[in-house]
Amino acid sequence: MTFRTRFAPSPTGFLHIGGARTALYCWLEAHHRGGQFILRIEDTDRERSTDAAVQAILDGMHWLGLDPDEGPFYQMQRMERYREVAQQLHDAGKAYWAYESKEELDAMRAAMKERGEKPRYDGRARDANLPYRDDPNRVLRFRNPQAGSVVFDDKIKGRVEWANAELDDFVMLRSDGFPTYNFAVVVDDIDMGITEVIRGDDHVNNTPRQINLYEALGTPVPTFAHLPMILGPDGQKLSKRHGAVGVMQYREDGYLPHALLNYLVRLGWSHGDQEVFSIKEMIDLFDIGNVNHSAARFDFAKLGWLNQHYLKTDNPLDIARELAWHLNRMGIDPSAGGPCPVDVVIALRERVQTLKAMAEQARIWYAPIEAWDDRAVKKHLQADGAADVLRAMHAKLVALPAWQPADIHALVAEVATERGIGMGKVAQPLRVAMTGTAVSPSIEDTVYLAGRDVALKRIDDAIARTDT
RNA sequence: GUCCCCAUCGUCUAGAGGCCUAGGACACCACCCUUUCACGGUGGCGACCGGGGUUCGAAUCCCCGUGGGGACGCCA
Repeated sequence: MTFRTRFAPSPTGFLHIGGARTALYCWLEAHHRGGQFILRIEDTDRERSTDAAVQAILDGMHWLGLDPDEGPFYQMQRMERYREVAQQLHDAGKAYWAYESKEELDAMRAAMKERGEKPRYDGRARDANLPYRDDPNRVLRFRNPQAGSVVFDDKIKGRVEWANAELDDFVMLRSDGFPTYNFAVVVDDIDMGITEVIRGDDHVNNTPRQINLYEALGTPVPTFAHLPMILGPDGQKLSKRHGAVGVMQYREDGYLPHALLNYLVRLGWSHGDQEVFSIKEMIDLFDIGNVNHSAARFDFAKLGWLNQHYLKTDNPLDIARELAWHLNRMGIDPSAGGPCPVDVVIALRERVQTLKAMAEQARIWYAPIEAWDDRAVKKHLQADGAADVLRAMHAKLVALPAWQPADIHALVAEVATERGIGMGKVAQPLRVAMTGTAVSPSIEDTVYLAGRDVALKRIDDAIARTDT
């Protein structure tokens, strides 16, 4: 039997960071073992599932490069099958009809809680053997074993034991005829040949119920691996305030998919002291058995560091394509004029952590100066000798035969030497002239990227702002 | 309340009884480099939750406590 994992999100929202990591680990484990990764959309909750959410999940996974080998499969298209298996279980005496109303169930649980017990269905219809009846409260319940316990060997947590007495007869088929999660998952995992279930920690307590179902069905039980949760930076459950926004938001915020994947793979898993992993290395080295037992906090600082690492080391051509996407979002079309994005990437990649920040800093070469930093103007433009320096640079730049950074740098050095002043006295006024601020890449790159015409014009504008 | 799980620097983690005076990375601090901001380099700060065992020896094994998380739906 080949090794098969699956990622099974419910389309009730976007693909958030926790889901993305689960998908990544499933994907990695499947490929590491030479098996298949299956995507299944669990859309049986018709109230909350939306087509937009399905699309958001698909988009997010594709952006991350976590494409499935099979699927996506949709549970709503498998209704026949669930009813068939439900019938089979009922006929075998392993499921029964129950008709308690919501109020009755609530009262039952409230009473149990009152007594200090765990609230659950008390099995009052278990032995009644009620026939099928078209009743608004009709549900099919699983006849869970009452004695003994369920033991499973979690690939991450190790041995977990659960007393059957803790479990109740859960609903398999709701009154609307649709299957519940615990039932549909098992039927699907069996039909899809899933050999290893990798999912979030919040599902551990569903596992014993599901194992009992496998046993009632007489099918082999897959292995399980429950991932610890991802917490917000404050140690609290991840919320929208932290990182529980959709992964596509990370794209908009300027993160590279590979950086996010690399960050996620290290959140709960490690391989010695290694911090940076190519996708291939992740596949080669990942082992679900090495995943940590405890929850981890999400840390934007480290994500930013990794993102910059890839900004610096990936092929600038690829980064430039991403930068263009961000520039476009800002209303700038780099193909309509201005410097070559590849040059911009090389000039900026060591000074920003995100593509978004890179695009914002690149704006100065694609659009007019929007705002002047008063402090920078006062300090560098309205300083003694600034006007003279700018005029000299203007004259030399006009006469420069080739427009290259190295030549521009030579001119700056020349002006400084001629006047017996430091490079900073030349570079800073020029920088403010080019950008309106005192911060930018090296002065030669800053001037070069502006292009000769724009550079000369900006020097003229700046001279007008000097004191003289 | 009941059940389940977890516990090493601020954060992510290495550590499978002696290799630990507990290693790495991010963050932070200092210095160096320097035309700004960064990048880079060097150094620094900084942790085994507490208490009992087991053992010649425990961050590593066991028990208790404490703290944190999860679950208890006709949601997944």
